[in-house]
Amino acid sequence: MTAETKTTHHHGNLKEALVRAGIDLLEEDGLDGLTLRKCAARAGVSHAAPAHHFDGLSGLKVAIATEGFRIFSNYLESAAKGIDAPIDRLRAVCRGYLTFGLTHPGLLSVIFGSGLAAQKPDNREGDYAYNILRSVCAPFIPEGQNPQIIEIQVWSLIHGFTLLYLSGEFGCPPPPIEDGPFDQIIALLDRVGTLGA
Amino acid sequence: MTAETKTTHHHGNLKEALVRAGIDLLEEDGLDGLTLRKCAARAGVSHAAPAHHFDGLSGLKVAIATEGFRIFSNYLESAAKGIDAPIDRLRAVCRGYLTFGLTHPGLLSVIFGSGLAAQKPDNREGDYAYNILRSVCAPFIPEGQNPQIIEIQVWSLIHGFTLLYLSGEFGCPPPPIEDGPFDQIIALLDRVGTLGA
DNA sequence: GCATAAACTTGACAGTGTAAAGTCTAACTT
DNA sequence: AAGTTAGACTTTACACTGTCAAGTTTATGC
Repeated sequence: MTAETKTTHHHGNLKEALVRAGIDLLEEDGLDGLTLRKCAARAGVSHAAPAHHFDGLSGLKVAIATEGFRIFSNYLESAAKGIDAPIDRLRAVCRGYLTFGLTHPGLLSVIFGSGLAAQKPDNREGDYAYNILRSVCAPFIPEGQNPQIIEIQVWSLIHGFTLLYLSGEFGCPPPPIEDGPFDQIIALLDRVGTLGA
Repeated sequence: MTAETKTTHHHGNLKEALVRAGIDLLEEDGLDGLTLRKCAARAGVSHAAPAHHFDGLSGLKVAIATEGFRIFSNYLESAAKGIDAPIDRLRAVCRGYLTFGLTHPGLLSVIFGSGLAAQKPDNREGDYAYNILRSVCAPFIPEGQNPQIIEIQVWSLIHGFTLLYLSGEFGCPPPPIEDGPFDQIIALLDRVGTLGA
């Protein structure tokens, strides 16, 4: 019916519908609200239908994480768009990381919390997101040193900050991003930029 | 029977036994293995007994997190013991943070992943652990600035690194701590020490 | 047109959290 | 000392979960 690819038999493309339903449930009710049976019901199929497309619940989570990485990459890319100065690009991408986490906390936990790195070694969508981070880190790599050094530092910093902020450990609610403690890691981010000096 | 406090009626002190069983289950089978009914069975009581001591599963997790923070604090304290130079203390505590995460991944996820900060605002055990981090950060606070700045930076850095390392995102298995990428965040940790200069 | 394979349904089972009611034990009251 | 009361625990039950084993329908291939 639609202009989309409708090749399979009954439903159309149930696989995509289930992933979409799963993401919606994740955003509505959090990680506990993500259920195989609820995804099936929302897609209009019986409760056992997902088994023909995913390897159980963990398989669905891997598929959701794959799609989640695309959304994640969008946040990182659009945050850096139109910004030229390397240090400003680094700041912007990190801010995009945080914004994604605050906007899609359920997706974030599925992306990094489902052992996806172990279950899906060839994770192109994840690599794509990582390469965005890598590209904004590249200008700050000290000459002749391992590029991973900077990437791991920046990634750890913004990842930890996002998760701690999200879990309320910093004692302030998520809403105020602008004046929040995010500005306080900018200083360290700037230091990352001087590591090669 | 034992020298422990046995004041309550039937079991002795079921509350502690349930928390202990929960921690054991967590270490054996991970977060998915932590179940009210399994905790009850391991403590030798019926499956509905925990309801009289905790507010459901989330209540048990809060209790486990409270005990987990004590264990966590032990790692941080014993890591800093006998080390005098401020920068070495900072390094050692961060290494203790990582070691705890690698040794007790289930506890780590319960501590920071059960919304404990929201459910238990007066978290003394958590504050105690935070104060250890705070004390090793203190020597590096720039004059006249908000102490939180350094703490948030260091905490974000080591927290993010631990979680990413644990989930295999860095592409190397957890076992080798010594020569792993941990040494690569030491450089940034050292930069934290020069922020005031 | 028919065999075959895939998509999906139906039914069942073990395991989960949780609530309501009942039983027992210890402590408290008079 | 006997009876009352409150708490600890059990039993029973229910809704919900993931998962398996069969069926049933539908589209594809020959």
